[in-house]
Amino acid sequence: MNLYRKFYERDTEEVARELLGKELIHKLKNSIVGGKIVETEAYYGKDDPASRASEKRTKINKIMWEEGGTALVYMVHANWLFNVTTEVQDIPGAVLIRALEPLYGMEIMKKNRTRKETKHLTSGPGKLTQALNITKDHHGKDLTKSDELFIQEMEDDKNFEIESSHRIGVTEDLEEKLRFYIAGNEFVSS
DNA sequence: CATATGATGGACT
DNA sequence: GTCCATCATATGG
Repeated sequence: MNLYRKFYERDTEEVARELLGKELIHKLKNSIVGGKIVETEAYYGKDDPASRASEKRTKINKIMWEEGGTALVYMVHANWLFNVTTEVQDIPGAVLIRALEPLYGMEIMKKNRTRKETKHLTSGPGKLTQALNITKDHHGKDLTKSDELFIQEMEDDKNFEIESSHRIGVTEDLEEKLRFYIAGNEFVSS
């Protein structure tokens, strides 16, 4: 069951924390790939210099101002990065999915990736899009309605500690720690 | 059209 | 740990 619109239409940090432990699923023609979200980062709007919504709207980032629950996919350093928009209409925000614990379609993910070791399949923002075959084709998709690409609750555990740190790779970060990850999980990126 | 610039990954020491 | 290839965008001429 996809997460509801209201799940995404909240404070971006809260959504980033609560996305941990959910599963991201991509259905392909005859199979399913996906895994458990173990690392996220929150990005706000104009008061967040690291955010793509801190300046003007562009073709790509404009959906950050629209309703929450939409896929935002863009290219950085020759990698597609997958985000979900947050907050209600007119308030910009998005959560970057930085790492997954691979669960479904291991063989397919290995085919998609340059590095085949399980540990490196989905342990980074550009790695997981490669493994799940997420590209700009998915940009703008409504994750609350799609039956092809979506995020859902997991059966099992909420038994994990959340740790936080500063965001990775940004040139100008805020005081607040806006990167969240599951403590001790081996697929959290370094 | 030309160029600069990354929410990075991978190979290597 | 270090180094650098990568390519879709954005932006300016």
